[in-house]
Amino acid sequence: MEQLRAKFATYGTLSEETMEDMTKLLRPHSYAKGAYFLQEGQMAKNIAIVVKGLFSQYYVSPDGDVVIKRFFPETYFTGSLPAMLTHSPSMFAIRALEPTETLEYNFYEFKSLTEKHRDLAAFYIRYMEIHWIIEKEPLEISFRYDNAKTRYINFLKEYPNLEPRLKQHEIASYLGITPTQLSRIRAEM
Amino acid sequence: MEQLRAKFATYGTLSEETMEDMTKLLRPHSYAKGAYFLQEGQMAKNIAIVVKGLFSQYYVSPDGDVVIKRFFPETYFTGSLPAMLTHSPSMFAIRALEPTETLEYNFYEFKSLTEKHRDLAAFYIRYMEIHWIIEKEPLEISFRYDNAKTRYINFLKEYPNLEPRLKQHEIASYLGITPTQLSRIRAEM
DNA sequence: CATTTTTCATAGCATTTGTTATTGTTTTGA
DNA sequence: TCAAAACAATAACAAATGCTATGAAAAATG
Repeated sequence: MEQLRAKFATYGTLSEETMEDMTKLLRPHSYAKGAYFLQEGQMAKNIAIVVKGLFSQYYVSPDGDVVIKRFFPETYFTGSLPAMLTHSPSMFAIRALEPTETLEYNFYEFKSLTEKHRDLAAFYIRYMEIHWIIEKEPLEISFRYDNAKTRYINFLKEYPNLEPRLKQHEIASYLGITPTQLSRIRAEM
Repeated sequence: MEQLRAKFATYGTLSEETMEDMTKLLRPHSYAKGAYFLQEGQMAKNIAIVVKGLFSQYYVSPDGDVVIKRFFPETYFTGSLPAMLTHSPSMFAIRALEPTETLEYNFYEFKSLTEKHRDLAAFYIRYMEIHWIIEKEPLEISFRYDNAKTRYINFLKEYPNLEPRLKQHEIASYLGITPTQLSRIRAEM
């Protein structure tokens, strides 16, 4: 709970009252390795805060190829914001790569709360600014310009200590290359 | 001005009072072809609404390679949100590809206004949700998974009617390929 | 602990894309 | 209008990456 407060503080200061209302929304959940937090085609409604463990969010192409978009280890927020904002089924699945513990809240209830509490609206704004605007921008260039080796080095920086917890094919899928190519890159480093 | 109201309505309803305060922030500007709206390394402070013309936003690598991140034709908002949010110099330049007319406002003054007007805060939230969360998500997969030809087809859909206004090397730079490769793709289509 | 399954490295070949150069065309600007 | 510059198509070769297969190592499982 102290961890949680610290994490929340990243996005601004919340009043005791707001914090209390927010805390009431939280529900703990557990996921076995391989369990889904969200399946493709499913309507999304929850946001999860990862307390312990690891999720991946990925797309499955019509040919069955898996394309990993992001990893969500401890302290990360996950959920399909695009699906919830458009009220449409999720294009992506979110699944536990390890046994995972979360705290979850209903996104729409959260959004209602932002209308009641201005500090929570500011919190939501700050959350989007940090994770969807500031952090994503470098990737827009990297995928156009950098080769796979450079992107692998970037991955190692972006997710420090995560590499030993992942399979080669998971990292390769995140980088947009084949496991063969990642093996070659590692061999020459 | 009617166009402007219609555009603003995309992001929610603003009260007359808010609209008035907002309109007071707007200043018209003109850019010759090739003129900068924002240079790399410069502190950003304005958002521009493109009334007529076309901007590109791009990164220049240490080797001098130009990587175009986005195009901004009529009715688009442009500006470096990441630079303004982090109060740091812009990594990207924004430059007119055609003679361009804009309406501009100071982002920080706008942000102050969102604290005064709740409907404007909701407007800002909706703007981020649409342009930074919902619209960007498909690209995160496309760059990992699709080949250049598929990305070119996606580009044609994303920016209908823009293709004849752009040079081959500009489109190629947006796609993350060389003009040679784009020429090959076009030849086989 | 033995067996089955998964993972990884590597090889050989195919495909995509990049690099450089050439040529003809189009655009620009004096 | 004319010369210079920019642009586009194309060719030949190089580099990066994908595809398929194979065997060894590691991990999971009974």
